[in-house]
Amino acid sequence: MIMRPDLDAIRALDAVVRHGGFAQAAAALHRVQSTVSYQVGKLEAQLGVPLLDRTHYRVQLTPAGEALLAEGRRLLGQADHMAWMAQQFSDGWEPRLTVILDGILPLEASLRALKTLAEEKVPTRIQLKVEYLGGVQFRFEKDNADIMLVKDYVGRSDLDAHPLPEVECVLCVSPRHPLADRVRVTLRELHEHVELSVQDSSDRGDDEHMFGGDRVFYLDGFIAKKQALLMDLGFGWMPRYLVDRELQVGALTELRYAGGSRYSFMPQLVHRVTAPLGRTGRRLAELLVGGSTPIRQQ
Amino acid sequence: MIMRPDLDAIRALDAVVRHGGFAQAAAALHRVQSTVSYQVGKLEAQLGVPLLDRTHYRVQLTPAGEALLAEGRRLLGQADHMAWMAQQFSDGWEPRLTVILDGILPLEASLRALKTLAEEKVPTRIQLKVEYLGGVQFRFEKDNADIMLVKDYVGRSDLDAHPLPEVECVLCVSPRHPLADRVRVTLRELHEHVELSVQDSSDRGDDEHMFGGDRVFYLDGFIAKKQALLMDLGFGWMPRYLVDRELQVGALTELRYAGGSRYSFMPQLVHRVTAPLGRTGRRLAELLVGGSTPIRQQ
DNA sequence: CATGATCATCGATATTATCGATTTAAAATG
DNA sequence: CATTTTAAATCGATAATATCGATGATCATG
Repeated sequence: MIMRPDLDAIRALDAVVRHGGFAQAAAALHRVQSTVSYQVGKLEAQLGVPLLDRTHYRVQLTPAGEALLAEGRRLLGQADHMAWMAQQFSDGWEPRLTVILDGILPLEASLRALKTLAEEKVPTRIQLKVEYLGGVQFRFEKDNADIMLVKDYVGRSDLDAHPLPEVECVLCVSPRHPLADRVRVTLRELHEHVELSVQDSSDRGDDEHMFGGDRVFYLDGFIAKKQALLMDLGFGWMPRYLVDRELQVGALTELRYAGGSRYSFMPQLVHRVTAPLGRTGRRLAELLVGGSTPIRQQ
Repeated sequence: MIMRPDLDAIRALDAVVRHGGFAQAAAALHRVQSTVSYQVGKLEAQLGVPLLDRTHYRVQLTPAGEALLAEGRRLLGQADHMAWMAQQFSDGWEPRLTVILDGILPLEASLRALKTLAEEKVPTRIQLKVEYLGGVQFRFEKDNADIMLVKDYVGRSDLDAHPLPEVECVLCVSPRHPLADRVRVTLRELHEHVELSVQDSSDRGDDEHMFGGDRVFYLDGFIAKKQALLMDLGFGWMPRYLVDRELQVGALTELRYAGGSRYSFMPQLVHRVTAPLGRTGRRLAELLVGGSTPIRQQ
């Protein structure tokens, strides 16, 4: 008996109520009056409820009609939104964008860019995944992701890279640690202590900056690693932006390693040349890289 | 170019994806395969975007198709909800219900009943308005409300009333007030002090329980009146359920008035005989009155 | 390579939407 | 109160479109 309503019929009812009459509605819809009458009648048949009160000269909504028209307008809005999405997609805005982020990079910068995209109402469903070391590229391949933000870029001809703001790393240790007071620490000395490291999320290979001692604790992220450092479990590299405050207030100190206790790297935004970025991807790259280097269009 | 999508076409796409093929979808929709093909093609034309990838043997959703189908399924759900609402309305559930509540009655009981209705997923949009004294009946008439919960029921042939749980009123005063220590307070004595009263929200006439002194402060509700009593602005009647705690801990005391410091009334649930209640109204009455007296059906 | 399955296309037909004219009924008018 | 005006339903004819059944192209499978 009751069946799904027809969008055109809802549109007719909406026009009748909005323009105050069948004739006016017909004019607005570029139809004749009898067509609108037919459409509204059809809607009433579909819903099995009288929507308009015809006992008076000019029709008016029944209570049920009022409630159902409100629902119907929501429906029309949703349908329009669907059409808008389709329009966006054919305008080059991609439906999905998967971004793999190396956990050593500042999350805040990425989140700020994503927030900007949300404010710009891009229709893209964006997925952000955080991985570590080799796990980044591994996940990039496995998920066939669109963009990866990596620490070390393994050059390949089918990938295109753009430099991101430099990140500096500091070899840190708790001030209570025996190594904290030593100057010109040798590699041999380091090997006598526990090294803290973030584990490769793909479980394949280690960081080139590791020291190769016997005792290494692997943590599952830099937040955990920082906690371990603060608890004086050992020494280890940290990105400077994560430990700036701790170094200032003396909760952590820089380990004076003879081989250097600082190094910097240029993170890269990498995407495939073969599957060029859509507008959302390019916009994201623009926000992260800064307008300097243009991102290849399709 | 891009136009509003057709619900039937969305349904076709949904069936194709859900059943994994045009032939299976056709069977599920009781159509032939070519019809489903036509419908999906129509949807793609309406949205201006390829939804299915036909390069492989079995079709699969394009990324845009995936996003748009998700949106489309939401649309179908919304349309079904609209049909469900219509079904409810023709089953006798009214689209709207307006209830006027006398502010002297315990709000909590009404809210609990409304919560139960919400849990029972009635499709009715319920409006609850609180008024005082004559304002209740005034608003009942003016808004053409369905139900009023009143303190004093003015008997009329076109109204039907059902008793609600009794409410007791207590003549209260702050223990710091001069009248607090007096026993067998006379009307003359009362007149020497400020009486606190809730103002009639229709600005027409006073409460029959007022004492008629010269100095009366009118508050805009029993919460305000209670505050005024606690601040020792004067004396006045309060429903007992609102001051039980204060009387117990001694923040307020019962004024020992010679004419009696307590009275009770039976609130009534009143509705029109001419416009009988719908199922939501009857259910609400049932929840408030308790199954004892059956509420007249249409 | 033959066979079966999937899906697009196409002509014929059934269904539905629209139009234009007419009818009915309710204000508005004099 | 009769007449005119306006609003909306009804109806037959026609245009638009959805569906069917048949066919053909493409791909997978043994």
